[in-house]
Amino acid sequence: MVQARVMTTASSVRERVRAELTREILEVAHVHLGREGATGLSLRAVARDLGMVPSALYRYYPNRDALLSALILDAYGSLARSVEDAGAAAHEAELPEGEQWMVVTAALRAWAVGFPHEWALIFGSPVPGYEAPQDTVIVYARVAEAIAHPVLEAHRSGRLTPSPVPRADASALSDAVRPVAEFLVPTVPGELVALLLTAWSQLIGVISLEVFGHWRNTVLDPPAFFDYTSRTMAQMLGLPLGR
Amino acid sequence: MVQARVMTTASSVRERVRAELTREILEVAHVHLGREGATGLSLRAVARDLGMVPSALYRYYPNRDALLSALILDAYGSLARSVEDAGAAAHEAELPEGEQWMVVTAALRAWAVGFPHEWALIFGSPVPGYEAPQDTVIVYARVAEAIAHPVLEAHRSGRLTPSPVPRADASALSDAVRPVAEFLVPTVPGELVALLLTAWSQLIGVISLEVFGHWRNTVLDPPAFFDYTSRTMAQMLGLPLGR
DNA sequence: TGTACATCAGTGAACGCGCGTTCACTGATGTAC
DNA sequence: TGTACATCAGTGAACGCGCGTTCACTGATGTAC
Repeated sequence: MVQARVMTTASSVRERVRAELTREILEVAHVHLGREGATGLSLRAVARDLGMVPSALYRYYPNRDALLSALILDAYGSLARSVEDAGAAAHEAELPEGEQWMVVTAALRAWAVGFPHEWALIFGSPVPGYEAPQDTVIVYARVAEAIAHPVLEAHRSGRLTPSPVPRADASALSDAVRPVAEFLVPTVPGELVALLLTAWSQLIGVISLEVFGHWRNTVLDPPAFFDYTSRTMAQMLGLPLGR
Repeated sequence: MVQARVMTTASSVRERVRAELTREILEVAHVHLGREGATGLSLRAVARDLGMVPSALYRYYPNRDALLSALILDAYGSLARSVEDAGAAAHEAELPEGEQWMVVTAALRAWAVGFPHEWALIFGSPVPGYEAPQDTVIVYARVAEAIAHPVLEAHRSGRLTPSPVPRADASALSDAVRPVAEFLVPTVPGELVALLLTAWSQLIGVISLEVFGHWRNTVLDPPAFFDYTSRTMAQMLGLPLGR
């Protein structure tokens, strides 16, 4: 029994060191990503920074793409956590759903501004010849969920008063966004789903334009503008705002 | 006089051949861009495709970055032309401004879907270490102008009936978007400028999400969804729609 | 119309670079008895 | 507690690759008289 424990501990010492270095490699890669972008990520450069010989990295990641995938997955996780935390805090503070929306979208933007290269990895131009790992869809959904949550909650409790929306061909539109509707809950009307997706596109657009440098000489105060945009969306969605 | 003409013609034969090859190089580079993306663009590969030796390209472009810049500038020009043409046609057809908006935004999307890598060049993640040529700002403005035109015209002629917009701190907001306001015309109120920029972000967002592959398993009918989004925007802007 | 010269497009070899990945190895750490 | 063996992290040299860019050159095209 004691011996068994010693064994486990011993083996897990090795494992712990291994996990630590695996993590450290990822962190250095993360820094490199921030400096050079995804295509500039080089195993040799990462190894150099760690004081290791390039081939040593192959004990931890089978190849460059695996490292990049780990990086992407990590970025997704970090984003999801960040948005979920903000959402949970706003929820616990019992803010009106419109204000929860403001908090959660601000968290999305803050993460993007804090980690522009990671944002580019997720929402920027796809890296040619590289296929993102399948696991990302789950984390992606977590982000979307956190953003949508205040809206869905307001809808469920009847506090949503959406402004009149253009009369699109409702059934065709519902068909177009069916996968999302099924994922969310069948009880949410197709039009609200479409509205949510519109808001989602809006968020990604306004954040990407800022992060990718398109506001230079255009929008002098990005946070203020983002706030305005987000509030406009809240109103479009019919979310109850404070004051 | 005749001799002078002969001289000019002769020299312009050479010049014409030169211009033609310069153009042909750009076209091949364009194809490569579509296959490999911006970072994968290689002088050697382009030369290979043209049946030339790599160093020969240096007679036409001083280096790789210059070729990429030409490519980018070309993409901007193509986009601007495409959107402007659509706008002019819609204007001549005397459609209500809301429908002009629909036409012009659809042209923006169509171009993006037709040339996804060029779209990525303009609105995707910035290529690290590469500074876009300054000339692009003018062409960028042409695109923005073409999109904004129906809205500004409707505003000028008093046919714009914007839905009530959240009461942001109006002066702070105006300050935030001042450069755009000054560029457009001083007579357009700051709130409308902000609204326009919001619509612009929305357009870029919804198109980028589609072009970069984020609608997979989410939005089954991107054109229909885009149409819906664009119409929602038209309404938000208060543009008069047909029917 | 014919000749001497200048221009310039394209060639071919070479440079130095950094990359991802492999492989046989050394030596430290952990395991079994 | 001590010894023989197994595991495995990290080394160092080497591979082949494609890249951007340079440079002296050849030979065709255009120019001047």
